[in-house]
Amino acid sequence: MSKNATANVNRPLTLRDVSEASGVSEMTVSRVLRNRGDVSEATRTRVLNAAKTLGYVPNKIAGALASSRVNLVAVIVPSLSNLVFPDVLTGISEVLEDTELQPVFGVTNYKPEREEQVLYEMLSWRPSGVIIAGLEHSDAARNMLKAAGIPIVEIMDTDGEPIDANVGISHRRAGREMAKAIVQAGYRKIGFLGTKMPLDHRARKRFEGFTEALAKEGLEVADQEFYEGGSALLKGREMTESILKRSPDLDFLYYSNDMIGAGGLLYCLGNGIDVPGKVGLAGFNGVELLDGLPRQLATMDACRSEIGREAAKIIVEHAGSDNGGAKKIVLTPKLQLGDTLKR
Amino acid sequence: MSKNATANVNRPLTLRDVSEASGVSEMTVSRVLRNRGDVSEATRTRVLNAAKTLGYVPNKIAGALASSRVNLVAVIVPSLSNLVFPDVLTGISEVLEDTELQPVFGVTNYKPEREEQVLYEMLSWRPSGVIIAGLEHSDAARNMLKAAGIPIVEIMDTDGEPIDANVGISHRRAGREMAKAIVQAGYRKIGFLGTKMPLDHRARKRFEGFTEALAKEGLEVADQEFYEGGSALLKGREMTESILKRSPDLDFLYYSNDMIGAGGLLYCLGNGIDVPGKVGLAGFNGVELLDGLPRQLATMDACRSEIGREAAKIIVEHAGSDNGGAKKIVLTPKLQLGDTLKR
DNA sequence: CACGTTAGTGTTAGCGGTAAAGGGGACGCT
DNA sequence: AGCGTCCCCTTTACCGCTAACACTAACGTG
Repeated sequence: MSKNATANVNRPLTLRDVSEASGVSEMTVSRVLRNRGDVSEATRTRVLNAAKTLGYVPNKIAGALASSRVNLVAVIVPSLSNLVFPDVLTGISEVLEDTELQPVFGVTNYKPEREEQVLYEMLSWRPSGVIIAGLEHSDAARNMLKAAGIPIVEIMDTDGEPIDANVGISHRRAGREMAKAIVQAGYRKIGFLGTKMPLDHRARKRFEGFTEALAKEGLEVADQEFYEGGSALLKGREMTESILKRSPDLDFLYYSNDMIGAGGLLYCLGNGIDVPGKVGLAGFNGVELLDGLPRQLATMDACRSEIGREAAKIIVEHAGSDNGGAKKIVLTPKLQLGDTLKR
Repeated sequence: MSKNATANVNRPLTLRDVSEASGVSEMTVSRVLRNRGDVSEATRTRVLNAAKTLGYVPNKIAGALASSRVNLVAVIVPSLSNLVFPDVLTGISEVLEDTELQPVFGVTNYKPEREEQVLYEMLSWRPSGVIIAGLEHSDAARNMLKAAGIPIVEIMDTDGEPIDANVGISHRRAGREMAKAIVQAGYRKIGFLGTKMPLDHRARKRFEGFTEALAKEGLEVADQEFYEGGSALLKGREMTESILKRSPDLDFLYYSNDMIGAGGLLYCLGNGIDVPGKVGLAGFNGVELLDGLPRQLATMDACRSEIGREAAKIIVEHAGSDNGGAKKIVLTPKLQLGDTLKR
């Protein structure tokens, strides 16, 4: 077994190896690699060359332990298949890309116990901040977040008491506004189609806001239909068919997301149902996908990437501090009437 | 300022705090929290109680440094908006959920230099394994991966030389098979619609396989159209319109992904074009979304979640080892003729 | 010329855990 | 009694890096 510096493949490289290869102390190598403190140009290039030829990759674990600085931001969302969250994550990445912070994503599948677990796991890496979807968390999760001593930003939803900072929209209000627009357009027999998931608090709040605003007009939801799992587009079709068969006198269908709304739209168009004359339709989210449909579905933009960007900005501003300054940013979703709501 | 154990909010908790609170050594606390070694039931509960009341969260940074064991798996994909990757990530999560390993996701936006950067960042946390999309990487990236001394699984694509393990499908073959099916169905004037992105190597390989198989039949692609950015569904519509206006004699359109294919399908149906009689259509990926369309688009399943699952399994099997055993798993995409390809 | 000052580098002492080895008491066996 | 064996627990020595300080040479300054 040769003792040649490059030959010993098994032992991972450390600062010491670079230090020996370049003839300076480990400390100097550390300084060069972090661009911190004064190092002469000559030493700097020598060290960098040595590091490069050896293929040295710094060990952030040791670095983080020594400096108690971790450049990670924990980002916790319920799902990736929802179309909504990838946009949020993209917004976050965009902002963090220009900083030394790095997002780390975790997925909870809408399960509180899974959220707790993922959160625990992430906090045990002592990140510089947490961005987490929703305001509803288990007691244990809330306590962990409070005790973490880092900026916490709860996103998506602003209807509730945040732990620290908060960026999102009011889903109650979104539901109310959609209801108002629908009633104002003259629709009266209104059906609701949504997800069965009792843990999707935002969908629930939209529904609550929706029924509340209808109630003010002396109306109530005439029929409803829920689904779970599977292709949302297909479910949208199926639910639309079954609700219209059951309640043929409905004149409006409000979908809890654009995907099932799109399915409903395709169903109606395919079956010669006059939209928005006989039946009006609306969804929620403003997903890009809708642009390609034969007719533009009425919807409400959920400000997804803006939420991501604003949340990330808060983390960046407060990194190193023990909280996010309790900043609250309430964005206003824009109603897009599209072609499926009479004007 | 009280010296009360729970009062000092600022100093983060350590094993020492738990040890003092429960009257045993730090080592014993560590053993209890990791479920390792013999600890009496009495001590165990005492320690767990202390930890719980204090709200202690272990510091994995210190733990990882001391044990040189890190339960993270780096997962690097080009994009999250592609619909394909969330499925892969879900497959990975599914398998890792039952283990002590934890996935960490990174996104490269199809940029090699970004990939290099993300990889460097991730490797500096000394993960137990890497799952990375594609076989094409910069030299620096390849070297880092080779030198990392951990299992590496390159996923999605099997047309090339993997660094270590490899799970995916042959996109060349997928392209060829689709071409054969199209020609066999009697189509002769074939158009191709795809992404402009020169760095999407898998789309490129499908195209190459496709033209190659056509060539064997004495055919070539009669016209083509490329896009970039924006809503894929809408782009599919637009491209379809423009290619059919330019080359009205085309009798088949092959789309490089289902989303633009779906746009094309909607365009044809909306404009009374007989599908698959006058024009046949096919996409690629087998996305769930297609189930809800008025007609089932011909496509080829890319085995997305299975790829994720198999890759994760390899990591699990080889965690702790210095490589992934160079295992190669080539999955076979299933052709689904749907309703848009004559039989 | 003695004394700052500064730039560049080295030394020391941890960061918060864990591996490995080291007790010590209770128990059983001869 | 003397001894080995468990079982439980503690002690010690790091893991690879960085903060903080110490040092040195070279230079300016009054």
